[in-house]
Amino acid sequence: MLVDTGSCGRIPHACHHGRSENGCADCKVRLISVCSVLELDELEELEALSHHLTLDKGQALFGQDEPAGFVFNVIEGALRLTRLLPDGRRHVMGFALPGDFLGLALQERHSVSAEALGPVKTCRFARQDFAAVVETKPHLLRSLHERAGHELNLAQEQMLLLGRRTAEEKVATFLLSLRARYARAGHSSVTVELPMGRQDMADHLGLTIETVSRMLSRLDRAHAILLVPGGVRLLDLPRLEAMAAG
Amino acid sequence: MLVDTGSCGRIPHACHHGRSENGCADCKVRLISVCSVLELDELEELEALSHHLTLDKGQALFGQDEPAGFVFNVIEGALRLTRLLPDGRRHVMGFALPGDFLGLALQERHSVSAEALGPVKTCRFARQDFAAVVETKPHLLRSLHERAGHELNLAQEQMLLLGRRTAEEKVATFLLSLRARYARAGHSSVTVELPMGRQDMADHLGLTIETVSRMLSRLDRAHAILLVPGGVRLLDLPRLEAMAAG
DNA sequence: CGCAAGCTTGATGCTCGTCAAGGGGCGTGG
DNA sequence: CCACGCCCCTTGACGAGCATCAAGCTTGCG
Repeated sequence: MLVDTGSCGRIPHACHHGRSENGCADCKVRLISVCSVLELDELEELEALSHHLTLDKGQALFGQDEPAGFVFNVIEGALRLTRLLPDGRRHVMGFALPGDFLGLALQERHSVSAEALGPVKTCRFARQDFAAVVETKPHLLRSLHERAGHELNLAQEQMLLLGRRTAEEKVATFLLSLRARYARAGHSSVTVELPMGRQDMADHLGLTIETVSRMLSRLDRAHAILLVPGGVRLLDLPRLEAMAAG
Repeated sequence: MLVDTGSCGRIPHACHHGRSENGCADCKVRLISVCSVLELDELEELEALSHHLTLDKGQALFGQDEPAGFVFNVIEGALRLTRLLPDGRRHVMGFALPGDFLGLALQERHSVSAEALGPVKTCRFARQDFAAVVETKPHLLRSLHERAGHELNLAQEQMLLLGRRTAEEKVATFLLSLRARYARAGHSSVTVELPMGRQDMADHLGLTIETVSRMLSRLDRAHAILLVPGGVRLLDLPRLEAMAAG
């Protein structure tokens, strides 16, 4: 299931345990990840513990309730974070994008499962190792805690969304929030890539695939968006924002 | 809005800044609050920064988006944590009970507003003071972080609930989870007090007040629960659990 | 005793879920 | 290169579940 593409020895003296040839210093997501609070020497310390790990579309990074042996920084690609109900109903808690940290809470078990929506690159740490480093670096813990606070905010917004909004509002809000996330990562555009399928959106928004499809079609017919292969172009941001505001 | 009942000087040499006469050492919620990880000397340090604060039913402890001047331990009573949509729709994110900490993320602004559902006693700290103490006590930060992880889990369960469950499942799950929270605080009983009104439950579960009322009536008629003034008696736990499992 | 607030119950309708069928793109194999 | 099949998406018809609208009821309190 897990594919460790670590290639120790491929570039002899720059490589430790399979991590990137150039190291954390020029990691694509360094400035938007938890690592952004670290000094260069701290970065090296962490680098020594890191492995790169890549996944293909559909592969699982970890499963719900599984012991959390590792924690991850997402470098490239997108993952789906899901929870299952005993009867098989599925809910998509969210999507992880580059710069996101999986295992933020450093808990013993993963509360969700994580599956790659396409090719994914991650930076992996043994949880115990990472936790040990955190113990010695309160500012790193502080950074994790701030991110956890941010996650809690997002979770609350999502609850509001799920509990109190109509199908159309849900879809409009989702598109805008995806756009905002890409923007924060430096990818600012009215064309929003949708790495997930309709079923994933539906399971994220508490709708059915048919309803998501219908709402997207409706927004398209109303020229608020334009459906394009693999994504969506947001044509009428004010209107979408008005819908999302509720 | 805020009522500081601090009574400095009432019991001259045991009282600092209006906190409880007997101090943290015999605080009712010490063992279930974040304070449980503190040593006695640390407790005293924190105690010097604390004020007691009581609220009457309906009073607000703080408002959504308000600068978070203070953080709080709930000692007695229950509060409703709400978020508003621009159009006035309301969602109840949750309920705070004794032992809960409000302002866990130590963020600059409160993400929810908190209102007393009945008489409430809290232990209040200036956020800056509290944050300064946290800086010097990594294990306290660690404890806050663990609680944040727990909150995140609860938030995820709530999302699952809101997105994927029927009205009946929502109500059954809510009753059981309240019971579990009281049990953790030492109040184990099949009779569950409901300090919140029907409207609050509805806004928490993404339903209307009428639907909540109907579902409670239905469960009552089915002898799964017994509606009593101010609460509910859970008569048929297995059946409720079967419903909640979904 | 009477009023107000919160709760319950009933009748009706809308939104969204369910069921069903049909397209379109892409990879595989002839 | 085209044909076939598969998967994902879209569209339509219908129905269920819950919201909405509208009364009554209970409880507590002046």
